[in-house]
Amino acid sequence: MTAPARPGPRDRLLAAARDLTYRHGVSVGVDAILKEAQVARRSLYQHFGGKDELVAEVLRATAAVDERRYADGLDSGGDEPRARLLALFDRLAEFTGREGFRGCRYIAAHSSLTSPEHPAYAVIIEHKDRVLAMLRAELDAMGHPEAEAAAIRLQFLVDAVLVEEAVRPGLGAAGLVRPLVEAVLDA
Amino acid sequence: MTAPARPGPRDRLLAAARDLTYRHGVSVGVDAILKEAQVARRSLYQHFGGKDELVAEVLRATAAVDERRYADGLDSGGDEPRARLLALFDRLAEFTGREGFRGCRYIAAHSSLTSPEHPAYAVIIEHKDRVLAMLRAELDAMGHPEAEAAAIRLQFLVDAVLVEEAVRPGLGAAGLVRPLVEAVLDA
DNA sequence: AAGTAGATAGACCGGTCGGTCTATCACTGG
DNA sequence: CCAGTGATAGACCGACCGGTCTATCTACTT
Repeated sequence: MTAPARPGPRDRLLAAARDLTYRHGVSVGVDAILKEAQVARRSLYQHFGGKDELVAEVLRATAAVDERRYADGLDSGGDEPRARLLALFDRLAEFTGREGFRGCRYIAAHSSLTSPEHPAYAVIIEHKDRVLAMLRAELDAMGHPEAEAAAIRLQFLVDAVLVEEAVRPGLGAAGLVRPLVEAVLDA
Repeated sequence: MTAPARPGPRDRLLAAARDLTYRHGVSVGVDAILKEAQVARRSLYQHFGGKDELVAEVLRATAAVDERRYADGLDSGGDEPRARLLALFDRLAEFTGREGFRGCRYIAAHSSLTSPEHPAYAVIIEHKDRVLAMLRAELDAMGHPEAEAAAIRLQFLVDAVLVEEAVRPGLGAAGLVRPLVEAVLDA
């Protein structure tokens, strides 16, 4: 009957920052994060050096989770690349329909960041590049004649779903793009 | 040889806020806006009551301009609805390629606004609704069998172009979505 | 048991936030 | 000529921003 062994300050900071920056944007104050994490002010600067690095680290962590989610989404479609990509958009429909969905963290962060010097900036771009590469790998595997352009188009559609569903919750964006996904795949 | 008759404080505030909120987001400080507009602090609160209303008013003003731009884009395609919609995306390519393009002001504002109570919130939704209606009108005119869904899909594509071109400048997003636009139109 | 490293609370720093206020100035119409 | 109106500059307000600092406490090491 041991206590749940609450995580250390570093992990609590990451978790709190992950939630708060998603709900309120990366402009949330450090005070709010510290309060939510129940962590001493000093611990933040000890572990991350400052708010900017904490934000970047949060995005690094969520990017890993999200990329795993994409990979799982593909795998849920089986072995055939076309089915795998269609399955990815099916999982996207579930994801955007979940309580608390508030859009794409990375796109929101990108438009909030003032300067490209912010350490989170590169994290965002690299995440998008890796997702693009995942899409491209499937298109290569299915022998798509225009794999690079098609991969970019699929990413457009993924991002469009994330953005529009945030602006108009309940729209069913993922279902609406289905025919467009098929159009890309069958080109 | 009269002086250019510089606009009054209200118009200077709107112009400065329009530029600064686009370049730095709606979170720009009022001090920066006042300095740029060369207007007394008091004038802002006299004319707009506060920053939130100023931001909302800026979006109202730019929405009118942008909707006119969409209408002009359609008109540049002539009379036939299909050609008009394709022309709209051609104009979009020019627009996103312009120096100083920084993405979609409304999507960025939407993700920055903390609460739906912000007066700018409704302005954003109404703007998107009006653009959607413009697209839908063309699809109705061309007798598209699924006009409503197709209009939403076209708006997805418009927004995707605006978002992606902001994240990856020089990508040529508008050109890349062309085949998808045609797929929507020919469905 | 003593020493040490890390976490704690919270005061404190200069700077900026949005917003209010006073006082002065320029222009207008009676 | 003078009153009224609206714009001006800028001091000022409390709140909050990100960040530093001191001091205390806890837990693990040896």
